[in-house]
Amino acid sequence: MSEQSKPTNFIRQIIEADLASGKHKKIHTRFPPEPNGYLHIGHAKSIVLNFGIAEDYGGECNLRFDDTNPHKEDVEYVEAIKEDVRWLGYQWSGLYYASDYFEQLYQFAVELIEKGLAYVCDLTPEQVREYRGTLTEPGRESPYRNRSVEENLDLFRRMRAGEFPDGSRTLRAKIDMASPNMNMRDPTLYRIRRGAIHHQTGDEWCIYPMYDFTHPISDALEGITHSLCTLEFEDHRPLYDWVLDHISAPCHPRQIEFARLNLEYTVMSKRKLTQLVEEGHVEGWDDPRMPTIAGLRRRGYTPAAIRDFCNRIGVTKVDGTVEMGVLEASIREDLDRTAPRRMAVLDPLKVVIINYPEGKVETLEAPNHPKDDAMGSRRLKLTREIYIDRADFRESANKKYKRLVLGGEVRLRNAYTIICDEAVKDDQGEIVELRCHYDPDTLGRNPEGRKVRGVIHWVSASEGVPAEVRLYDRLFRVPNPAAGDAPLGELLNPDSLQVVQAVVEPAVADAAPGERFQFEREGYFCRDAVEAERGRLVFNRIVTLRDSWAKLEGKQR
RNA sequence: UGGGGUGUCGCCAAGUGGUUAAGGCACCGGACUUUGACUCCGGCAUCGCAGGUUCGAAUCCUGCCACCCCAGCCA
Repeated sequence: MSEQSKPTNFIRQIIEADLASGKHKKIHTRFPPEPNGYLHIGHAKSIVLNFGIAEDYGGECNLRFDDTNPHKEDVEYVEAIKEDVRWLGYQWSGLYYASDYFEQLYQFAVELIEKGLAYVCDLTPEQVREYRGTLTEPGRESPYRNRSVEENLDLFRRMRAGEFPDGSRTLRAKIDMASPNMNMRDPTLYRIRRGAIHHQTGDEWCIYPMYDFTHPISDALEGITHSLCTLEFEDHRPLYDWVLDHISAPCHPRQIEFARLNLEYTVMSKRKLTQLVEEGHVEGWDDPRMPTIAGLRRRGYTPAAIRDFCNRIGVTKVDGTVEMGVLEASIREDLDRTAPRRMAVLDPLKVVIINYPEGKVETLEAPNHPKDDAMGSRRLKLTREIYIDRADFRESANKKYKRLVLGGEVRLRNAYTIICDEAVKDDQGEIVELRCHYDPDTLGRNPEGRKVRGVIHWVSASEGVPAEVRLYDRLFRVPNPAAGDAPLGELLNPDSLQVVQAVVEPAVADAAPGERFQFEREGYFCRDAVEAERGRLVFNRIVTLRDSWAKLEGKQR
């Protein structure tokens, strides 16, 4: 897998330069999610970047929960996030919470007040907005901006003590109300949240620090050297630096921004993903169609494929959208090498092999992998009645069609060749059964004097096992569902899930939960772990095989 | 109309004044094939636009254009 070739990107170049110049002897990064939802493939990009850098440069990477807004967060999410990071194959150096630093943060705020660089403001949220000005007009200074240090200290202490109601006051940085950068117009540092129960600190605090104040300090306290975040924080960087420049910080990490991941035919924003779940368009956060780590895991994606994908797409500041094909290529490449082959008939059509003895069960040996003998083999059972896929038979077709036609011959994969003698139809003219005869001399060798081009898969009617198979496709009909303002529900792909009753070869009947196979000529599948727990044999299609026949056929129309 | 960013093949992305402008995905040919899979071979760009500097520019300068982000007591 192309994972072995180390990625190169502008951030790694900066790091290499910092190492070479001696600015840093050891690199320290961090992955800082807010525990307010489940991780998705976009987070994976950040995880692979941060942990990957630590790995490749002999550094460390922390997992830090950015938990400064108790209203939105929950332990349920911190547990899920930890599981996802571990599943992706990473181990954090330190596990921290921004809330671990609440007391220190408070003391740094006091330091700013003492330096005359922060003040308690009594403006209401509405007034703050009015005073802030607009993108093109400067703001006005708060009338509370010039309170004395003593008064500010007293008020801030009383804010902490719970003396004031929510929304009545904030602590603000005293920077520049005329700055062209809105983030520098006296940004809020602390707000009051009296009723909140924080998932880590309970009711210990009733004032909570804002991201812009917390993040640089948390980074500095952990000795982070490079603080990597997404593009929308670009104009927060002056504030990040301002905070560290004006307190007695142990060090000054460098914030570097990169583009977040956009993937075609799906959405990435927490709001929209939540909407999909809440409106019932998917079964939950781990629905196999979701771009969440939990969804991809249940779908059957491997951690290695996701890591490989993240390395393939690179890291830049360009706001682009990656095609699904890249993700699919990553999982196909991984599974082609590692997934044992099996046969499963998804749309069964009965075939009676008329010259095959009734009651006979022949055991055939079939390799688990066409190119890797070390993967061993399994046994197949051939009987007089078998199933093939309905799509593998046509009464007549042009020579491009390599499968079974009336009077034509194909090979049953891993078995004999058969020739179709008759298609039996019901009253509606629907084909219900095929009557064929086989050539006993074609096991493991080609017939004399004729060339059999087609190979189709099959399963014994009596020895095969019924299973439910869930065929997943892209969740949306449009490449960029987030664009425009059409309701998400109207953009969904109505065929994103198709459930079929299939027949699978006996060797997959006892598949382990989550075990992956290639169902030959169909795609890669994994046994659904959730359904397995209920004792049901259900397979999820992870991804189809590349299909040049479908392409050819499409072109002919 | 303020500020911050970004523009290299359909998508992602190397490139850091002198290279035939990497590579991956996709696509198009062809070989091989008991998976129309895999694999293999071959094809596939003058760098947003316009000027300028230079012996030489995707790389430097100037001016345009397009797109993204910012007016939460969210992160």
